[in-house]
Amino acid sequence: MEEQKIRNMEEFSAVSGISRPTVSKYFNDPNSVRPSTRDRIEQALSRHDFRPNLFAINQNRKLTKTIGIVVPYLADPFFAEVVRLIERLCIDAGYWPIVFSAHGEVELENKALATLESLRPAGALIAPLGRSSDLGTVRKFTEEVPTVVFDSNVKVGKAFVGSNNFQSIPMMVEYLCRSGEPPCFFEMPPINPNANKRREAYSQAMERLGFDPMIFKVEASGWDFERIGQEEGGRLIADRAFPTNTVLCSNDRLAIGLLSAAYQKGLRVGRGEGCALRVAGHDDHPWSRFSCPSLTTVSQDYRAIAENAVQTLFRYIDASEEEVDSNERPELLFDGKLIMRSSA
Amino acid sequence: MEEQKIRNMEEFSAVSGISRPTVSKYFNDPNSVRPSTRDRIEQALSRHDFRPNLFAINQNRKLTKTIGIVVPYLADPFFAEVVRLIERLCIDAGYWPIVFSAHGEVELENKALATLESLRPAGALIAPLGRSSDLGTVRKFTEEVPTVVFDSNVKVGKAFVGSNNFQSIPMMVEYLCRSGEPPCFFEMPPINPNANKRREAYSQAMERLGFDPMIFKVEASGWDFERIGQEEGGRLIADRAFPTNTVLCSNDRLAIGLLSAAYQKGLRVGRGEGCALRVAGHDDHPWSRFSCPSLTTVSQDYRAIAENAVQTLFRYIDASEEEVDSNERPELLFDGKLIMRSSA
DNA sequence: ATTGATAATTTGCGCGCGTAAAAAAACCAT
DNA sequence: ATGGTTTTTTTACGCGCGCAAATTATCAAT
Repeated sequence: MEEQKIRNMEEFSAVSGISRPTVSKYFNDPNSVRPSTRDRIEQALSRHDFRPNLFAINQNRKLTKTIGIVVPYLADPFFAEVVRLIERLCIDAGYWPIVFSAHGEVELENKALATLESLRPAGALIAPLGRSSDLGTVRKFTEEVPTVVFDSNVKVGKAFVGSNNFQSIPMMVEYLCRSGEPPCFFEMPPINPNANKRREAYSQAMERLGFDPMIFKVEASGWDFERIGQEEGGRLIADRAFPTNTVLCSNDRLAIGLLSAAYQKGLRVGRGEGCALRVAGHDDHPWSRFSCPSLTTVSQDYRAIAENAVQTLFRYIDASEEEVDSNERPELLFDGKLIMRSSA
Repeated sequence: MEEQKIRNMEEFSAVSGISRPTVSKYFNDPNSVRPSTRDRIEQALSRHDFRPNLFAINQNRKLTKTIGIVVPYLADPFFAEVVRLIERLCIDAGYWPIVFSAHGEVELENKALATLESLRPAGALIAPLGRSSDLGTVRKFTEEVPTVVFDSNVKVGKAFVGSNNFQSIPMMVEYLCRSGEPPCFFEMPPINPNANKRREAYSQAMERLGFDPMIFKVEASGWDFERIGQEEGGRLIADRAFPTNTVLCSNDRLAIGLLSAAYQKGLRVGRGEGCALRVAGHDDHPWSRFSCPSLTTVSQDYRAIAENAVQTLFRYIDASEEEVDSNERPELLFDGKLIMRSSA
């Protein structure tokens, strides 16, 4: 480092002795210039340390390298983890991922989409809030920017990537039925399409096995599922409302709350003798293996979802000029795996 | 909505009948134009729905409205929550927060800082990785953009906002000592300055109370603290390594792992009779109230940290033109509260 | 040395907006 | 109507870069 600051590419091209357009080319792809000039640029770079202004880059590029990621609630470990994977994949592909969280609120989701749209991104990966989403706004967004929807299958965008609830839930129901009493289903008001599908899948699976579905839907709202699971689950336990000793929860966070409630009530959870309750979840959240007892659940294939969402989006971005066979909207569903732990 | 798309402010000013500079003024502050013209603009807006290009805005503004937020690991519930609060505060103040996670890796932290710098943000709120941070890079960043450091007190930037480990840890140690056996301290290799301070604070507090510090540092690395707590804590339990029945963990995530290990080993945790172990944490992570047993811990004042970090930054941004009394670097430390739950 | 292909340079325009200065218009109070 | 003030319009430039076309330099292979 020496001398004064480099303010723009013009000044940098001066000190490096390479013309500005060539420097520009280098920053877009270092391998697109001859090795000798690349060396000269990188030498100058090591002495002066300059980076092109991202705003100027993205304003002028025909197709931006920005990828928008919108999730309903980033503090949810599922989304935190998926976003982590998606970000990494985008970066490795030379894109610039930029994350928005709706924090569970429609207005913020709309605002995020608006902000994102004004960035003219190459594409977007969005997990809509779901039921509370402003569908018109979301649809209009997807008409402007190539979008792959994940997790919450709101019927917009080019494609959907998510997990196959109609495979995972029956798998769990069958396991629970053959290893003990048939499960009740514990849920809160459906916050997105997944919740609805899981309830449906549960009912179908139960009926197929000759049992009556037993659904316990508690009233609640918000994204603090653990609290809901604990408070409402605790109430159901106190009321001895569950007709069997087995509870399948709509998702892991609810299940973790229920485990907490059971523990506080002195109910032993697990599948061994002396256990009063079996609890199962769905998603295999990062914390589920550390609950007490560790949670038997169905894993969503985080990596598969992230990779396929990103790859699908890239395919649409690359193909956007040529074919536009946009009438079909593929849905990629990934099977879950039964994660046998101690709670059921 | 009608007619064709509005592509830029020029076209919008045409359909609204207001000159472009005035429209520009409106978007910077709707109240800076006469109510009548504001009405005309907003009418046109309701018919045509146009938003200025964010890249162009930020390229031209003297001082950007961008605020960079950099955290070491967004999937950590502590950071997820603090970021949520910070984002909201920035938005409400008319700024545009943009979040980066280092995902626990130095290269990504450096990259995030570089990317952020090329956005020429008005300011930044960063929680450095800590020990593994590339200090030179971080310092150089803070010399270019007004930065408030939070959580991890790396000695750079305009100010630091965090929690007062030398208040919170002694408070917990004293509580544990007067309510039962003196605590051992369970930690992993210090990932940031907090970890060091907590160990020190523990030692001092123990000595002050006339006990010998008993520190158990396990070898591990990475950000999956729960796993570390479970595996290494389980080993310590199996080896009967803890000389007392009380363990103070360096943070909640480690504690949750230890709780999990204790549960699996059949050790009853809590302060009642029949309990073989007491476990306490630090931070009051969002999930700590749902562990089994619920975790006794020290709360970090999330809201105070977020609010003060943001306010401090805004103060520096506003004052950056006038005074530059930059020689002092205030450290705002917030006291923790003892959160009495069931584990200790 | 000559050729042909590849890469680099020069030149110049454009992106969409902020912003400044000067002129014109609209408003307000007398 | 008058003058003074505030707001808007006009005009024009600049930000930092992408990108394209034409020209020139470089390099490997004959």
